[in-house]
Amino acid sequence: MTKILQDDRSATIDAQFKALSDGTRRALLEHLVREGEQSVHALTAISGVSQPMVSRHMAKLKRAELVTVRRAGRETFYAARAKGLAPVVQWMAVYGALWSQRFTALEGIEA
Amino acid sequence: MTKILQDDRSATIDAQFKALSDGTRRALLEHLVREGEQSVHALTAISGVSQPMVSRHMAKLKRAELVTVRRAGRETFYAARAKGLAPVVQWMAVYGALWSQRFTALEGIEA
DNA sequence: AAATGCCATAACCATAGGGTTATGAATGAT
DNA sequence: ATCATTCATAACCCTATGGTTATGGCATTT
Repeated sequence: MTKILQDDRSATIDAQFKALSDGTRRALLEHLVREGEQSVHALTAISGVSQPMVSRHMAKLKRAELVTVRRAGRETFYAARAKGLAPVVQWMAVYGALWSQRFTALEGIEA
Repeated sequence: MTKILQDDRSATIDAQFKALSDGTRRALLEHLVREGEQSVHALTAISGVSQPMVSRHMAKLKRAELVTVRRAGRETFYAARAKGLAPVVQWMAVYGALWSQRFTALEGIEA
C-alpha cells in the first residue's frame, strides 16, 4: 500500500478540490453548468486564455470527474458531469456537520 | 478596477478552495473540527510533517478564514472557524443547484 | 486535392507551492 | 541567569502548475 490516509475516495476529493482551486477552471465549469455542453472553441472564446490552456484545464476537470467528453467530428464537447460534485459535497456534509455541531452554541455570535 | 470576474467574494472562495486543495491541510483542518482547538505542537505531532510546515499550513488556513488563532504564552492555538466554510458552501449551493436542476431528468442514469 | 478549422500535445518560461533544516524571538521552567 | 520549549520566519530545493507559442493530426469545406 501507499499512503494509509489516501484511499480512492480521498484521492478523488483531492483531485476535485485541486481542480476547483483555480479561478479559470471554475469559470469554465460554471459556464458549462449554466449554458450546458460547449465545444473547446466556444469555451476558448469566453475564457480569456489560449485554446491549448482550455484543453489542459478541461483535461484536469475530466480527471477530476467533473466533466464528460463527447467528440463529434473535429469538435470536442465538454459538459458538466451529473453527480460530479458528489465527493466534495459529501466531504462538506461530513465536516460541515461536525463543524456546525461543534459551533451550534455559538450560532449568531460570530459574523 | 482589477479583474471584473474576481470580486471580494470570489477572492475568498479562491483562497478557500486553494486552502482545501492540499491533503495535509485538510487533515489538519479535519483534526481541528473533530478535536477542537489545538496547539501547533499538538498539530505537528499528528500531521506527519515538520513544525514549520504546520505553521505555514495554518497561516494559509487563516488567510482563507477557515481557522481562528489564539496566542497563550508561548503556545499558539488554532481552531476551526465557525461559519468558515460558508463561502464554499454557498458556491456549492449555487452551482450544485443549477447542476442538479440541469440533470434532474437524468437522475439515476449515470453511476 | 487543397485549404481551412478544431483540437491536443510538446516545448518552453516563470512563479507558486510543499517540503526540509537552520535560526531567532519569546515565554516558561530551573 | 540559564536552560528548555514553542513557534514563526528565512533560505533553500525540487516539483507542480498556469501561461504562452509552435506544431501536427484529423475533419470539414471548397
